[in-house]
Amino acid sequence: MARRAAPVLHRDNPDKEPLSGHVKVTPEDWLNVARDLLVSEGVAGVKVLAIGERLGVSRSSFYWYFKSRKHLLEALLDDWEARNTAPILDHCEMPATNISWAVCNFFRCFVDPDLFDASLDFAVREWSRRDGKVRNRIDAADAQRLAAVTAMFERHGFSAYEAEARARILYFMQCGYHALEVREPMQARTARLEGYLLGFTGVEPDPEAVAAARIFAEGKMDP
Amino acid sequence: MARRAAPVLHRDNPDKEPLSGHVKVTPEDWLNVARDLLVSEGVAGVKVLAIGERLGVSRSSFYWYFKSRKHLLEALLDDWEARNTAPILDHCEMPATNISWAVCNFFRCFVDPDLFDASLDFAVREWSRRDGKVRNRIDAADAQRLAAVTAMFERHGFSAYEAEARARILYFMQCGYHALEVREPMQARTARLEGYLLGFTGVEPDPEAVAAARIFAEGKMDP
DNA sequence: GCGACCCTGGACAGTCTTGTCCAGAAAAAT
DNA sequence: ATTTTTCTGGACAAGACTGTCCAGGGTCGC
Repeated sequence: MARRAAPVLHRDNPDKEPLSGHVKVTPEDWLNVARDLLVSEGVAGVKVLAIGERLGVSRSSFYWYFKSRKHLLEALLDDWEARNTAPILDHCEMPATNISWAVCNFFRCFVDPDLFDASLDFAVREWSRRDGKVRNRIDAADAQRLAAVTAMFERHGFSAYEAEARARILYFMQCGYHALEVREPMQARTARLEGYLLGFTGVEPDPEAVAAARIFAEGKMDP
Repeated sequence: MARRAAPVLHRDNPDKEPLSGHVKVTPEDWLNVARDLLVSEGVAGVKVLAIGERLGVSRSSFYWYFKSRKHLLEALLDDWEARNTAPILDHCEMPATNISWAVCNFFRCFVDPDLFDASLDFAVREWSRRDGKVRNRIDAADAQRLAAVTAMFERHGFSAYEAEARARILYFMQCGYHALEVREPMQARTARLEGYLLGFTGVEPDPEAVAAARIFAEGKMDP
């Protein structure tokens, strides 16, 4: 199935009344609602009837577009894979004057929801705990992302061993933090990013980068 | 409901054949199997029929001990609360000659499965994502544990602000790491603990503590 | 031995889910 | 305007799960 650049095209049909008696839904509509449900209720919440109700159509419409619920779940997985890994790889490869800035670039992915959909990522991660195939895809994604972070540290002069150790901590710590869905006050988030820089860049952090980190942490995205 | 010290008393009845035609099960049996299922399959997997099958008895036995499935889930929550918070508090309060050792003590909880059942903790955490009441209890537990870690840093001379920042990173990082269920090689785990010590104790780590950390990380528990 | 209480098995109703089938409406092609 | 293609609604079957009910078997105190 051809993978587009994931245009989020929720039905722009706010009035519940069908346009002309016949409601048209596309496979993307089913997929979008399915994704919402995956995030908010887990894979068990992705039910054909529930999606249909939210779209305002009957279940049989679903079976016109998808062979079965299983096929929908596979499409959902493809969709996730296309969305969430590329931004991390991109940001790890961005030019940075020193390791402090590089860590800031990495961190940026996790602050800006447009770059990385953390809710989606952890909905899939949760799903993977009950499904071996999903688990394999998560593992592959983690390996790919981790390799990018490791390469980032290596480009800034760390040995292969140290780069991997630091990459593991940085990446999994960030993911884990998101996974917990901690309600974190802004001040705490700033302190946390400073902690990353102090603890894991391995050198005295660049003061300018620390200043930028504060700005990132506060959600302002273009310093 | 009186809370015992949670003696794990799985039915020691390996042969499936009932002892004398009449199988005896206790409420603890139902609870133990329910806990197993919560961990391995999530709250959706905690089904009366499934537990009964594993115990080798019919569902109606369940309704003798528990008013409903809902009541079982509440008992499960009480059980988790009694099990998993105390060890962390205890280990944070253990005497330590310096902050490096204190961090090691904390870390020890997460390495020894008898001290802290990480699988259970994150099964409950996952459950909390779909249930506001559970979420409140998780939040309360996190706050309690975090306060203990913060106090630990404060006892070793950190200011209130710094102690809290470091405690947040240390505790949530460790929890988050577990939450991801990363398959981590032993070498990586050792490197990670060293990273904690280097990054978050805030002082040049005690070499003896680092050595002890390696031992902890390798699962040997009594240096 | 005997009665009282503890506990179990199986049947039943009710709800929710997936997946199939088919008549027929709406839109597109001719 | 008519035919063809595309899509939808509702009915149906089958399976999983919860909760209720009740007859009756086991076990323990006396």
